[in-house]
This record gives sequence, structure tokens and C-alpha cells, in this order.
Amino acid sequence: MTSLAKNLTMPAVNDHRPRVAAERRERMRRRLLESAMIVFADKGVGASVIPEVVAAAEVSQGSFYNYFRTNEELLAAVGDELSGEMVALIEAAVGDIEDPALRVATGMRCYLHLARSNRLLARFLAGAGLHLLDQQNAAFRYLPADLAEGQNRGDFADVPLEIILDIVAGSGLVVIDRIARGRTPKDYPDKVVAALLRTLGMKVADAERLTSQALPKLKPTADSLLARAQARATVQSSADT
Amino acid sequence: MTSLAKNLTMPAVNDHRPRVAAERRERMRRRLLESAMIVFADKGVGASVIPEVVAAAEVSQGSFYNYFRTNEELLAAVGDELSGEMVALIEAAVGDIEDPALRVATGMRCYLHLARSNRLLARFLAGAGLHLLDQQNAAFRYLPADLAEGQNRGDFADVPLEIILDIVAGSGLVVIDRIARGRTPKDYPDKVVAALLRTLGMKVADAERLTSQALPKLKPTADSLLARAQARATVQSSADT
Amino acid sequence: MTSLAKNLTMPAVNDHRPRVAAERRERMRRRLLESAMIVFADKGVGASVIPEVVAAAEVSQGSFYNYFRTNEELLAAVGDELSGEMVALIEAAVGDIEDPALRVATGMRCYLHLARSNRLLARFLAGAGLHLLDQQNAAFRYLPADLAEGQNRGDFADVPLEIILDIVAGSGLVVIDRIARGRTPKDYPDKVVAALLRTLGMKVADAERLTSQALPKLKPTADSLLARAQARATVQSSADT
Amino acid sequence: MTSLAKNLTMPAVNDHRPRVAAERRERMRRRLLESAMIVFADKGVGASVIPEVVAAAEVSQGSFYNYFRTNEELLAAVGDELSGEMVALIEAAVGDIEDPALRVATGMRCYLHLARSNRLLARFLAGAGLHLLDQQNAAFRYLPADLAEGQNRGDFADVPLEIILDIVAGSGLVVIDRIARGRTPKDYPDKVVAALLRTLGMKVADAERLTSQALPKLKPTADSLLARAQARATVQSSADT
DNA sequence: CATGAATGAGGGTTCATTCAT
DNA sequence: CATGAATGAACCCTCATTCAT
Repeated sequence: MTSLAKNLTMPAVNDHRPRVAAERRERMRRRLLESAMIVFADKGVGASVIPEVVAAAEVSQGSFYNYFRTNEELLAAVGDELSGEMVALIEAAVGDIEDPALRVATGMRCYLHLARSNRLLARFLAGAGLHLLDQQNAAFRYLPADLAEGQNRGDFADVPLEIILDIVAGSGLVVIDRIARGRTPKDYPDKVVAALLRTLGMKVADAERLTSQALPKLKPTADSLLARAQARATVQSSADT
Repeated sequence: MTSLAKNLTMPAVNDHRPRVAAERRERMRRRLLESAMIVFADKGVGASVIPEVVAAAEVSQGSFYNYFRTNEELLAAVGDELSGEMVALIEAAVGDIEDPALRVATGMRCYLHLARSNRLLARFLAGAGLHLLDQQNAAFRYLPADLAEGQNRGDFADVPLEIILDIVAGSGLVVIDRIARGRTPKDYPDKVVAALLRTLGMKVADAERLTSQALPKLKPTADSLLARAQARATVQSSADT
Repeated sequence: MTSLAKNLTMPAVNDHRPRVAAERRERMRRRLLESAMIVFADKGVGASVIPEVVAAAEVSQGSFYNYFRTNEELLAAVGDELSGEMVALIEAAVGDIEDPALRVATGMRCYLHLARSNRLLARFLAGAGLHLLDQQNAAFRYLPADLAEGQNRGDFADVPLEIILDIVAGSGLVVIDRIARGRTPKDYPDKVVAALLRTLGMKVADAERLTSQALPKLKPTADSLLARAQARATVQSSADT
Repeated sequence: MTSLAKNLTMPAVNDHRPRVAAERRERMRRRLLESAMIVFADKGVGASVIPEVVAAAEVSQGSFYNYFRTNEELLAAVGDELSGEMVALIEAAVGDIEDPALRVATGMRCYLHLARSNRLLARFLAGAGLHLLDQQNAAFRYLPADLAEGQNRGDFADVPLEIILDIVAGSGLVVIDRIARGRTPKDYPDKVVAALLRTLGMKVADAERLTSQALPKLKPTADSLLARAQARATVQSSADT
């Protein structure tokens, strides 16, 4: 690229500084989000993370307040970012599935498998408990419509869907807590989802069939919060030992 | 030794002193537990209740430490007491039921209805989140055996019970959170339990049938923590308005 | 003893109760002093002994205040009692010695050997530091006169005695601290006293001679604070291991 | 890189910001050390100085913990600083003296005279009691070697030096306590040192001769902790009257 | 915008002391 | 007198937040 081309595509030479500044700002924000996710996963969302976050991010106390004003704002930011990344991953995996029952089943399996392959995520979500149920739980952006569609097609029985949603949310929480704590078998998520399909009125065998197909790989991109925080957390905890 | 001699050597058999002291101590402990339950219900289980508990109980800070040494000890005491009271109430209601499926269904309905009729309890349990799942959740003392029995008799399908337990726990949590938050229809608990019976592999109609029978009244005694704390909390919140 | 004889020697039957009471009171006081000596030896005289003292003495908090009103009063009582016992023991051992220089030397050796054979005493005195220098330091009731007498007879050089007293006091303190801390050779006290005789202007050889004679045994009676507290402390610390 | 280029790429070389910050931090630290020395001198080393130090330094409680984390750390810092200043002063005064006996004698005299001319120092050291004997007591960095040298040259008798060190330490403590408490004659330190030389086996006359020479002035610099704390303490105690 | 010191509020805990029984 | 619960003052410490540089 010649310097002429450069001048054509980029506004002006004195726009250089602001852009660099914006990039630096963005890098900083991401460092903070990574650290925050790790610390929230460690200590839960209830309490006093700022000191540890700034320490982990190697940032001054004062700087923190240039990015987030309260604990809650920080938590919300982490929750939003994670929610977005999870939805994107799962959407990519299930968007093409026509059958609503299979789409629901596969989506839920993806969600749980994702947590199972990213322990930091599981610990964060478990630590968040009921705090993030509405915003973050990817489920609730798509699930209602899919369930209704499945019900219309007769795949699910005629049961009240709001109650299904509550049960799905609660199951997700406890199941992810179990995943966060320790060793769960590889097919644990699948069995949970099969059970939830039964809750929807499916027969045992049908539920089993819908949850035993191979799943697509869910791979967060290298610059995602999911990937970066997981990497850092892994490094740290091995360093601890 | 004649009773005359006894009167000469022992100063009037005033063994009522220890007894009255023990009673006072017990009353104080109960005052603290009531206040603690109320405060936990307000602020959640995670953090810093002692100052508020002390204020609510109108007791000095120092006194608190004559009874409980940490936040956790206090929480455990409240949890134990509530757990005991709930188990006693529910046991009384379902102990005589022979059919395991009906017993499970009725027990769960009692649990949720109890929370629905005692908002303070619901708020406490919701605030406790995952913290008390093992100890307090009355469910897990009886549920496993009842489920196994039901499965043996063929009332439930042949599904993995550990997963059922996770789903029951999670559902309980979120459902109670919803109850704690606001207006839920009178039959909300029953519908939830019907859904959980489906999770166990029951047919829709059977599940419905098992959850539509009249329930026995669950009435905590007047000196129970459930009743006393609820009474105090109601008084306070009306006073607040 | 017949009951007649009893009536003759003892004031009257209704004096019986007060005497018993006084004895109980005295026993209690001694229990407290023992415990206090042990606790002071453990934690030093500076701080917060009352809770541990009442625990060690197995007495209620309230009772304590029937005997001592403050920390200092308690410390003073222990100091007085120990001081008295030590003076009595040492006086018994050196009272008959005519030669003032030998009397001084032997007295000081007794003092240090006593501390060396009663580690609890050493730890108490070391912990007391400068707090008890005037009252407790047995030395200062007799030393001035003995020193003056020795100086008059020409055994000691013509040196200012107040300064000698300061040095003796200070040496005593640090030496006892060393004894309290750990292993000191058996003749450590003797060498210290020899050094102090040199401070008084004696020749090296003379000092050595005066401090190498056999010492009388110093044996606290079984009901002395020295003996009882030492016994209890030994029991406790072996129980700890 | 020319200095022109430098000016373009680096924002005005404002590396004075860190420097001025470090200076402010250092001033604060010194304020705290001054106050701490004064408070330790008042209440002794054992206990609970932080609130008073904070008050004396007119600093918030929170600030204190930006500098020292515990009572002990604070004490150690004061002790280290004082130790360093005292050693420097005395070293300057005696470093050139060839004769070991004279060096020892002069060093000890300096130490005591310094305490006598700085009552705050005397009170601090007396309050420290046995706590700082090893670290702070300037003596013990140089004394052993000097004593050994003197012994080799035949200036001191052949006596066990460890015992001498104990006696010197103890004497120092009690003597400084006396100085701290009240009026001592101007030559009190000299007489003490003469006595200690006798302890080393010197003749009365020799000891006297070595301790009667004029001493160099020991003048702490105006920005030393010794000088500044003394100044502040004097101001305060006159203000109290 | 980054920095990091200063702040003050708040929480946790211990202890000497009092007092009803 | 013995008891032990109740008290409140005092201490230790952490943290969110602000602000000068």
C-alpha cells in the first residue's frame, strides 16, 4: 500500500492519534473484562472484585473507573460479552436446522457442552447464579419461539411453556454448577437435555434419539473473551501449582 | 438423706436458675435467627449481614458473637432450623401416602406451596441460591429413595435418577425465585410438579392427575421460625410503607 | 477428737460456715493466681489476659471481678506472691552467711538458678520486663545494704553503688530472658554472677572463687504458687503435644 | 536519535511526575514514622498504636495501611530507621579510634549520651524493652569483634564474652529506662560504662581513665527521624502543659 | 487518559466490665 | 458469692471512590 493509497482510505494524518488511542482503549477494556471474568469465576459475583481485577489486569485503580463505574456495570459487561459470544457460536451451529425439536435439543446441548469444555465459563455462570438469568441465558432469546413452533407441529405435548422455561433455566443453572465443580461424564449434557425433552412431553425413546447425534465443534475465535480468559486462567492456575 | 436434711444443706433447691437462664438464652437465639432470616431474605446469602441482623434484633454487636461466630455459622443455623421445620411439616403431610409417585408429587407440591404461602421463606431460599442446595433442600433426604421405589414399580420410566435430582433442584431454585419475586398463579406449583413428573417419564395425563388432588393444610406452629419471622417481616414491611 | 474437744478448740458451731467460705475463697484466689501466672508467662504482661485466665481457672467471667478488678491488680498480686516466695527461699539459703560478698554472690546465684529450674518463673519474669523491676526483684530489698557492707570491708572497690544496682537489675532481666528462651548451660548463672562481682571491682580470680561453691537446694513447698503453677503448666504443655 | 526526534516522540519528557510522587510518598512515610516513634515511646511497644499514630499524623486510617500492614511492621520500620541513624552517628564518632578498648568505651558512651540528649529516643528504647534487642541495639553489630580484639591485646581479662554481651544488653536497657524516666546526672552514662569495663576485667582506674575523655558531639541531621520526631514531641508536650 | 496515593465508611472481632438471677 | 449473658467501646482491616499530578 503506497502512502497515497493510505491517504485515500484513511481520513487524514492527524486522525492517526485518535485511532491509536481508541485501539489502546479497547485493548485495555478487554484486559479488564478478561480479568473480571476470571475473578468473578473465582469469588462469585457477590463481592469485592475490583482490587483483584485491577491487580490481575495490571492496571491502576484509578484507570478502572475510566471504564466501569460499579461492580454491577462490570458484571453486566462481562455477561453481555459472553452472552453475545455464546449466542453467536450456538446460532452458527443450529441456525440451519429445520426441525424445531432438533434445533432446541441441539442448542441446549451446545450450551452445556460449551460450558463443559470451558471450565472458566462454567464457573463464571455458576457463580453468577440467578443474577444473570434473564440477560445472559442465551436460551431465552430463541427458545420461546422454537418451543412454540415445536408444539404447533405436535413434536411437544400441549404443556404450558412458561413453566418449561423456568425448568430449563433452573436446570441449566444447577447443571452448570455441577460441571463447574468437577468431573462430569462426557454425555452428562446430553442426558440432561433428553430429560428436558421429556419434560416437554416427548417419549423417552424420541428424546434419546434427538440427543444422540454428533454435535458440530464449537470453537470460540482466538480473540474472543471466552478463549482469551480461558487461556489466561489456565496459565495462572498451572502457575499456582 | 431426708428432705429436711436436704433443705438444710442445699440452699432451697433453686435449680430453676439454670433453667430460666437457658430459656433466656434460647429466646435470644431465636430473636437472632428471626432477624437473620429476614436480613438474608433481603440481602441474599452472600454478604455482610451481621450489622443488620444486630440492628434488627435490637441487640449489641458484642452479643451476637455470644451466639454465632461467623456469617456462615449463622446461615447454617437458619438453614438447619428452616430445613427441620419444613421437613417436619411435609413429612406430616405425605408420610402416610403409600403410592411413591403420589408421595413424590405431593411432597414437591407441599414444598412449593409452602414457599408460596410464606414469601419470606421464598425470598430466603431464592437468596440462598446454590449455597444451601445440599443441606436444606428438604427434597434430598427422601427423594432418592422415593424415586427409586417409583421406578421399580414402573410408575416412572427407566431414566437416570441423578439427572432428575439435578433438574428438580434447579427447577426448585428458579421456581422459588419466581415465587419470591412476584405474583404467581395459585396452581403454578402444581404445574411445575406435573412437568417434573413428565421429566420422570410419566404421561401428560397421569402427571396432571397426580398433581390435581387437594393438598392438606401446612400450618407452621406459632412458635416456629417460619411463623415468627414471617410475622415480624410482615409487620416491618407494612411499617415501611 | 471428740465432739467435746472440737467445741473447745473451735469458736462455735456457727462459725463453721464463714470459715468454710473463707477457705473456698482462698482456694479460688489461688486458682486464679496460678492461671494468671501461666497466662502472663505465655502472652506477656501487656495484654488481654482475663479471658484466658478465667478459662484456665475454669471460673466464670463475673467471678473474676470478685477477686481482682484490673489486669494490673492481677499482675501485682502474682508479682507480690512470687516475690515473697522467692525472697523466703533465698533468705533461707543465704541468711546465715556472714561474709557479705559471699552472701551477695550466693543470693544472686540462687535467684538465677531458681529461674533456671522453674522455666515458668523465668518466662513470667522475662515477660514482665521492666514492669516489675522495683517490687518483685527480690534483690533490691537486701542488696543495697549487703553491697555497702561489702564495700566497707574492702571486698568491693569504691564504686558508685546505684550504678551497680542498675546493672544488676538489667543483667538479671536479660539473663532470665535467655534462660526463659532456651538451653543455657548449667553454670551460666554462676558465670553471670562472677561477671557482676567484677563489676563491683573484684579480681577475676576472687569472683570465680566466690561463685563456684556448692549451692543449697532451693525447694518451693508443694503449696506455693511457684510449685503449683509450674506443675499445672507442665501438665498442660505435655498435653498439648 | 536526536534530541529533536526525542521531543517529537515522547510527550515532553515529564518524568518529573513519578519523582514528585515518590517524594510525596516518602514524606508521608516519614510523617508516619515520626508519629509512630512518639506513640511507641508513650505507650510502649506491645500494643495498639495504629489509631493513635493515625491521629498524630493527621492521616486517615485507610492511608496507614498503604504504608504498613501491621503493628510489627511499623515497629520494625521505626527500629530499623533509628538503628541506622544511631549506628551512623556513632560510627562517625568512633570509627577512627584505633585502640579497641577505647573504641568500645567511647561507642557505649556515645550510645547512652545520645539517649540522654534525646529523651524521646530513650523512652522509645525503654518501651521497646526486650523486643528490639537483637536488631536495633547498635551495639551488637560491632561489639563482639571489638571485645575480642581487646581481649587479644590483653586490655580485657580472659572472661566469657557471651556473658558480657548479655550484661551489656541488660544494662543498656535498664539504664536507658532510667534515663527515660527522669533526671540523671550528666556523667551517669560514663559511670555505667566504667562499670562495664570493670565487668570486662579492667582495673578501676583504667576504666575510669577510658571513660573520662571528652566526647565528640553527636548531632543528628535536621531531616533525621531522631531530630524530627524529637522536635515534634517537644512541641506537643509543651502544648499539653 | 493513566497513575496511585488519600480517604472514609463499613464490616468483623475481641475484650473489660456490669448486672440480673 | 458464682454465674454467664449483655453491653459498648475499641481495634483491625478492606474497599469503593476521588483527585492531584
